[in-house]
This record gives sequence, structure tokens and C-alpha cells, in this order.
Amino acid sequence: MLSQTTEYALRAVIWLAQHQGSPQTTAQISEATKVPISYLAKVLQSLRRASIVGAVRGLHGGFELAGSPETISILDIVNIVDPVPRIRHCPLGLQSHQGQLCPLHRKLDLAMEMVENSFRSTCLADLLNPEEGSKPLCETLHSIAGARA
Amino acid sequence: MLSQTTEYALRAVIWLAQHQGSPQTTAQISEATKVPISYLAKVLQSLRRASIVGAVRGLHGGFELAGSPETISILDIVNIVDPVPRIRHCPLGLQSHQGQLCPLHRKLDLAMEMVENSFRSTCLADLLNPEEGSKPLCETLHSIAGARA
DNA sequence: ATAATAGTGGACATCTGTGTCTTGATATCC
DNA sequence: GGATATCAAGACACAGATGTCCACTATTAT
Repeated sequence: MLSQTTEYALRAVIWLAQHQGSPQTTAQISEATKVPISYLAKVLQSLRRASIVGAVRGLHGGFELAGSPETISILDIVNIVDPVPRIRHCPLGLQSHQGQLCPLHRKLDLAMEMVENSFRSTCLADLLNPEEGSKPLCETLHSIAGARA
Repeated sequence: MLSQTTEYALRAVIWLAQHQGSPQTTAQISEATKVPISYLAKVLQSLRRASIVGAVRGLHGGFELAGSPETISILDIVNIVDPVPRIRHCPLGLQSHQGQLCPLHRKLDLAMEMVENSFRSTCLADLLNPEEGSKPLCETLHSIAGARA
């Protein structure tokens, strides 16, 4: 349903959101988020081309969030690596009922729409460790963040 | 998000729901639903093993719905061919916060839960051509059904 | 019985998502 | 300038989803 790549991309940007100000190397992000480093490099390239993250080359370089966690939504990330597959035309491909989906595809698309809306309404800031809230982050993201702070 | 196989399985069972009483051959279902016949045969086998459909062998054989369209939900079908991937444990696999998801995965799982609930609450009968309603089926399913009736 | 119809099962082929590796480009430090 | 650190890009490898094919079994009609 959600691709592995989507998981990876979201973990990476959340890590970056937690470490704004200092560029994070691919190796650092990989260690913290448990994403295979070679593959993470590719995912980060996609995010850079989409201007979600910025890259700083050379010593002390790395990646950093291009915008603010308040203005980047989950959907922004998802749309880059693996967009939600909305159903716009009859998948059987016939001509009649153009723009008019059958009950099955209407229902399926409605489910996709719900997912899309859910993703659109959640920004990265909503996913950071809320000090007031009672919900902890995943151990890795939390403890490593704490250990290095 | 939804696999091709899921699409195929749903098209097939809806066709069967529209043709209760007379077994439909793989060839008939394939033609009507535009699913590659060889692959459809495999999908139908999965559905048969799960007792969603019944198979009648030999001349005048085919497949027929095992239950009634009112009692079979979309989720029943989806669960057989490609279940909705709920997130039950932290995908990063660390021990602490067991049973406690981080905000990211809580959010993602919530989206999956919405999809699952939507599928659970819709039965095949809801997807058949509602004579009272204004929403037509996809052309193929509709017109071929009419042409053969 | 024989032939025709139709599902069953497994091997095989193809394509895409996932993941690795190597080489090169760019920036910093000394 | 040379050494080091780091991103950039593309070739290659692997696995699973998708799709095809064929030999086999079961049932029915004549």
C-alpha cells in the first residue's frame, strides 16, 4: 500500500526536521533511520531535485530541510517518491461514462482520496516529538537525537 | 497503493455477483473484465482456496460466487490477494516503546485503518448496478451484462 | 468409450521496486 | 596544491509482482 521508498523518504525528512541548522550526512541519516545507505542516497537525490531538501557538498556538508516543518506536508513527500494512485478514468479503458466511474472504482478512489487528504493535512511539525504530548517517537529517532544533542 | 491483482479480483467477483446462478468460465470473465485470462485463472484459484468463489469443472462449468453479495465485503477480497498493510510495531525494529508507535507511523497506520474500515463497510451488493441510483457501472461490465442477458 | 469443455498446478518469462557499487564532481582543511 | 570529506550519477544485481504457457485432471455430451 505504502512503498518502502515512501517510508524511507519520510523517515529521512523527519530526521532532517529534527536537526535543522546543521547539515546531516547520508551516513548519519542512514544510521539513525535504519535506511540502507546506498539506497538512501538515491532517495535523497529525488527529494533534492524536488527542492524538499538542499544538499551541501564537501567537508561538513550533508542535507538539510529546504523549507520549514510547518509548511511541508506528508503529501509533499509522498507525491515525489510514490504518489497516491487516484482513479480518474475507468480502468477498463472504455469510452462511455467518461468522467463517470462505476461504483467499484468510485469507492476505491474515495478511499484513496481519504488517504490523500489525511496526508495533506499533516505537516512534518506534527510528527516531531511533541514535548507536551505523551506520544514518544520511535526509539531510534528519539534516543539518537538525544544522545547527539 | 492498491495492487493490480486486487483490481482484477474485485472486477471478477463483481462480475460473478452480477451473474449468480450460472457458472462463468474464465474466458467469459476475462473478456468482460479485461483481465488477462492466464493471470485471471491464478487469481480465481486464490479466491477459490479462500472459499470466496466455487469452481465447477467440466463442460458448462466455471466459477460462481460462494456466498451472497450482501455478506461478502471488499475487505474480504482484498485480504486474500493483497491485505492492507497495517503498522503494528515500530518499523525501525527497536525494542523500546513496544506497542507504542511514533507520530509518523501512528499517522500512517491511521490512514491504513481508514482504508480498511471503508473496505469492510462495503459489500459486493453495494457495488452492483443500483437500478434506483443514477450511477452507472463501467461500460464493459454494464453493456456486456446487458447484451448477454 | 470418445471427444470436447473447463478448471488445476507448476514451470517459465518479464517488468518494476529495491538495493549495491564504482567513478566522478565539488567543497573544505592544512 | 594535496588530502579528505561529501554529494552526484549511472551501471549493475536481486526479488517480488505480474503475466504466459503447457501438461494434467475432472466433467459432460453424444
